Amino acid sequence: MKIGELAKAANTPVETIRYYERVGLLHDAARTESNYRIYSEAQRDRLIFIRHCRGLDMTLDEIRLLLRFKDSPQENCAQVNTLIDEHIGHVSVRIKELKNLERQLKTLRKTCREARESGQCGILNGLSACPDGEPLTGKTGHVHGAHARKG
Amino acid sequence: MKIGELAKAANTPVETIRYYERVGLLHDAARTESNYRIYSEAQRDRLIFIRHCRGLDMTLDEIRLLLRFKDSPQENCAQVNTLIDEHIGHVSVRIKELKNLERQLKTLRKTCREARESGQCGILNGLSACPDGEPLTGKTGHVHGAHARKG
DNA sequence: CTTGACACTATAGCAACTACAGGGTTTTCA
DNA sequence: TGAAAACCCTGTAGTTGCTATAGTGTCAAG
Repeated sequence: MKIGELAKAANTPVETIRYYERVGLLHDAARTESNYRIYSEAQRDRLIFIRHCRGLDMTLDEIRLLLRFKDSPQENCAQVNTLIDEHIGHVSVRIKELKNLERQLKTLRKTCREARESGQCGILNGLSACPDGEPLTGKTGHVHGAHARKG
Repeated sequence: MKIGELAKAANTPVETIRYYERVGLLHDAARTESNYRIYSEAQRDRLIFIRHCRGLDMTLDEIRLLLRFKDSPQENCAQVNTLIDEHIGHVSVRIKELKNLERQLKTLRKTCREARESGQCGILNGLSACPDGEPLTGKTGHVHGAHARKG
């Protein structure tokens, strides 16, 4: 199949597929005479695997490691289990951080219940002073802040 | 004060301060004869404000808006309240997404309790098949995925 | 007076894409 | 048949919020 068909089959933008090839997640595709990429079903499955992992917010490096195990099915998968455990840990920590954040934001919001002059706004003043909670540390490894991916 | 002192006072790397100036969050600083940046206490407070907002995971664009209100204290702060409300919304949605993610990962993890051959690994096989949950949508606006900021 | 800590600019890099510009090819359908 | 639409190609630059380097200049201490 051509790249556009693959894009539909794996629900992935064409540019992203080419990007994955460029960074070595997908092997270089075969080409037609006119230089179009041609994919097999195995390659489609590989892309779907990658997209599932991305859906679980793994980094491309983590996925690279998983793919190595997928490519050598006789090897021991202990490292896979470890990777998933660590990833769960990162996500859990991030949830705690965001809950803390949410609490701080709600506290802040209460300081200005209705619109008034900015100079009297409890929110702006609260942000100038020291907030009550701990700041985010970002020590968790690779779990993003509060803002969603573009995807 | 010089940039190094400011960096300590606001607990912010020097490079980040220069970066904030470059992107217009901080006004261009005054300079000594030898071209060193010199900061007032008002500028230090502005930086601290920015860092508090970043600690609450706001984007630089959001902070820019807040700073505009801080700079014109006679204006009505309704938009500030809206911004915070929306931000709280983004964080809440992100928490839900990450909880869903955590659940999916834990389910996945259970499929391979102990190390064995990768070919038989339930995790790798689970990732090849369709996961039970919904994929992440990333529609929430600007709340990041599961990976932490470098901060 | 030299060593070290600090300051400056400019540029490149990170993740994981996304979005062009500026071409070529293939399909469709009138 | 022929033209337009839809697809494909490469290469490069942009996104966010920094971080890190290279190469240079300035200043304070001993």
